[in-house]
Amino acid sequence: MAYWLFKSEPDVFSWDQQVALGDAGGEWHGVRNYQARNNMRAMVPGDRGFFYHSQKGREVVGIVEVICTAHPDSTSEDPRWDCVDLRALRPLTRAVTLDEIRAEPGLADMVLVRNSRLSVQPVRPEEWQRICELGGTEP
DNA sequence: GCCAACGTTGGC
DNA sequence: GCCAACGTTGGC
Repeated sequence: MAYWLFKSEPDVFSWDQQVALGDAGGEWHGVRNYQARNNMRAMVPGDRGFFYHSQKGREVVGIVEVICTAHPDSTSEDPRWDCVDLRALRPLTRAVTLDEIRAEPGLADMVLVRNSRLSVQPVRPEEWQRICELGGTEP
C-alpha cells in the first residue's frame, strides 16, 4: 500500500465536505498539473492519503482512502486530465500543522516542505507513521 | 495582499 | 529546443 498527500483549500473543498460525501466518496477533480496527475495515475484502490488544508489552516486534518484507479476528470474536456476517487476514512485526533512538520527532523524532507506547490504528492511510510503519531491516530 | 517559486506557453 | 513572458499556487 502506498501513501499520498492531497492538498485542498478549505474555502474551495474542505475535509468536512469530503466527510459529507460518505463512503461512496467522490472525484478528486480539478488537478491540472502533470506531476500531480501522474501521482494519481500511480495510485491503486486501498492506498491511503493525508487530507491537507492549504492557505487557511496549513495542517493535515484527516485520512482518506483511494477507492478507484485514475479515470478521466469529469470537470475537463481535455483528455490529458485524470483523477481518482477518494473517501474519508477518519479525522486526525488533532491536526498536524505545517510548522510542526517543519520542526520534526524526520519530516524535513517531505515533499510538502520541499515542493510546497505540488498538490498531490507521495508520502514515505516513515513520514506516514510519524504524522499519524503526532495526529493521535492509528497509521 | 504580496511575492517567491514553479509550471506552462509560444515566439524564434 | 531555448527562453522570456505570463499565470498560478501557497506561505507569510
